[in-house]
Amino acid sequence: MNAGTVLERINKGLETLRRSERKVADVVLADPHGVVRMTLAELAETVGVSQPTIVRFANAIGCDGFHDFRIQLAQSVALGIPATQSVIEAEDGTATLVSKIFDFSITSLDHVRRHLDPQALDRAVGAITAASRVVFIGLGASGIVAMDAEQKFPLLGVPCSAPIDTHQQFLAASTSTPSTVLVAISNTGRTASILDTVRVARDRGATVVGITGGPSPLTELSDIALIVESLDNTDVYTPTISRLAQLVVIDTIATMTLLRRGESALGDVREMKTRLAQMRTGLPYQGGADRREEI
Amino acid sequence: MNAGTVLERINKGLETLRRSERKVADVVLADPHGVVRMTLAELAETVGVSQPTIVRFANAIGCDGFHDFRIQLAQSVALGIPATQSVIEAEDGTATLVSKIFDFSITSLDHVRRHLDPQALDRAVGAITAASRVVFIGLGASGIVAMDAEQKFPLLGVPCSAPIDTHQQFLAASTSTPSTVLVAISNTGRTASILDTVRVARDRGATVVGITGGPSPLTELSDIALIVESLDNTDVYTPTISRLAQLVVIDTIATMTLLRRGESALGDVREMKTRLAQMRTGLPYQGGADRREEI
DNA sequence: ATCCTGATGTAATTTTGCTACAAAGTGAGG
DNA sequence: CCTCACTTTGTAGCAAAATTACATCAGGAT
Repeated sequence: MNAGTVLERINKGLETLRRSERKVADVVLADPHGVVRMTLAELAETVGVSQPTIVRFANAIGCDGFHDFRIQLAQSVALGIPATQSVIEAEDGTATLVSKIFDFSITSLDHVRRHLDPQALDRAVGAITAASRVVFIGLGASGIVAMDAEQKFPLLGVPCSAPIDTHQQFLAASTSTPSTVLVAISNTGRTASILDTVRVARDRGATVVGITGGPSPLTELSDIALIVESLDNTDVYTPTISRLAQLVVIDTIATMTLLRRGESALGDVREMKTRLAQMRTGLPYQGGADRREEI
Repeated sequence: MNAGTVLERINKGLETLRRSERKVADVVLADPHGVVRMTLAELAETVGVSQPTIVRFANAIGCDGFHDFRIQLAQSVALGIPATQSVIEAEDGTATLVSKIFDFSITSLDHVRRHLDPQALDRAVGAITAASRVVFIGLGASGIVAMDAEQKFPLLGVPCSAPIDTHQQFLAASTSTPSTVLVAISNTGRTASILDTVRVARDRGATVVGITGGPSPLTELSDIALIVESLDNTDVYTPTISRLAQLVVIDTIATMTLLRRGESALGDVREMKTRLAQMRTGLPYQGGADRREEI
């Protein structure tokens, strides 16, 4: 009962509440923003129950008094109202829509942050740091994430590739060795071709890191499974949220790898950043002068 | 003084505060998490000032009393402590690191949400809806965003492309017409080749939508400028945050376009989602039977 | 040096949230 | 169908927390 944000907990525990506490829950869910600004007495009046009932409600959903409840609710609201509560509607104005989509994205990231397993992350970083080659594979939205990783990891001194189509992916898996790490990204964890490719890599002794949205065949096939659990997403209008969280997870792995590599890799990254800034604006490569400064 | 989260405002207004109010600010910035749980009296004692001073401090930074301050602070903290406050350090454990990177990402999204111009967004959607062709261009991290958009918009019935390299981009711009929309994505807004490409498209009468991190040459060249202002990012360890916000902005535009297109496009999207689910798991295409159900 | 302005603290007031207890409702067993 | 036990809800009083009014103190200008 103590996991997740208050709003999630209220939703979850609706059935276990007493009748008048439930009335409180309804009001809170109907207008969380408004409730945040209310005082105990005001909320009691709005709901139509007595003040102690509100306090008992707060305790029931795992808060330590009304004070604590209000603060936790404020935090919940700051992250945006959970997706189940705010559905995108055709009548929404632009500002509302922006609000809803950003809220949804933020809530989703927050959710992943709370449910990510640091130990699995540690092992993934360990494997990648030790690898002679890293292959990222994914299709569709996850393919984008793989490409993003491909941009990132070479900077850390990790040779890597992100083959785009299924054949190229299969090929890369077929040529993998025990020192290869295959990072398979698939939100469903059930995409057939990805699973095939993973099996081949396993057979050849490669270490498989699976990034996926929940327990699935891919989880089973992975040596290291990273569950990046995004929120339910049945709505037609709702954008694909999983890739955002996946990207942040990749960011985290990259940063951890960089930290493990220590100062030597750091110098390279700094130099790269400077060079890139020059290149962007079209200045010619300046050679020695800069090198001395950067290394 | 009323924009941004409380922590941002405190940072910003540090100089304008009175001496003892500043002491309050220091304590709050040093341990925002702790302060959230404190009562007025406790905070007063911790800081070493009187209670009214705390109240005056709260008013000074734009809150309506201590109550309001505490709630706003709680919300600020929920989003993660702003990047300037929490720097990634080599000594950080995995859990801390995950926390910091997610916090940073979430804060950044929140920041963009607050600073995004809905009217510019409206105009961008209008242009894209009316376009006969949409071209997304970007390089590096922004290139990933362009590719993401390329995956998304065809579903909405908008013919589009996202040429990868500078030559292909230049070519696409060169063949653009007045009914073409060119969406140029560049966080700096100063990448030379992107600017060149944009100029060509403009000359040919295309509408240019610029997605960029702040006022820049690209902003000037754009018919519609979308400022996606991500937080400062000077640290070596800090991952590239801009693309996350850019992706969400693309999501928003896509969703708005879908809403404008109405029911007909919706049917297509639904059908696509169903088909895709089948294809993923390797089931054969089932033709008519499904069609009847979906259309 | 003294007066004035603005910053800070003290104390009283008001508001707010909590707790002990009483009343009302509910259901099971006689 | 009544009664007793138990659960749920409300009442009232109390403690603590926040706000406000006012007094004092510090620092700068005349």
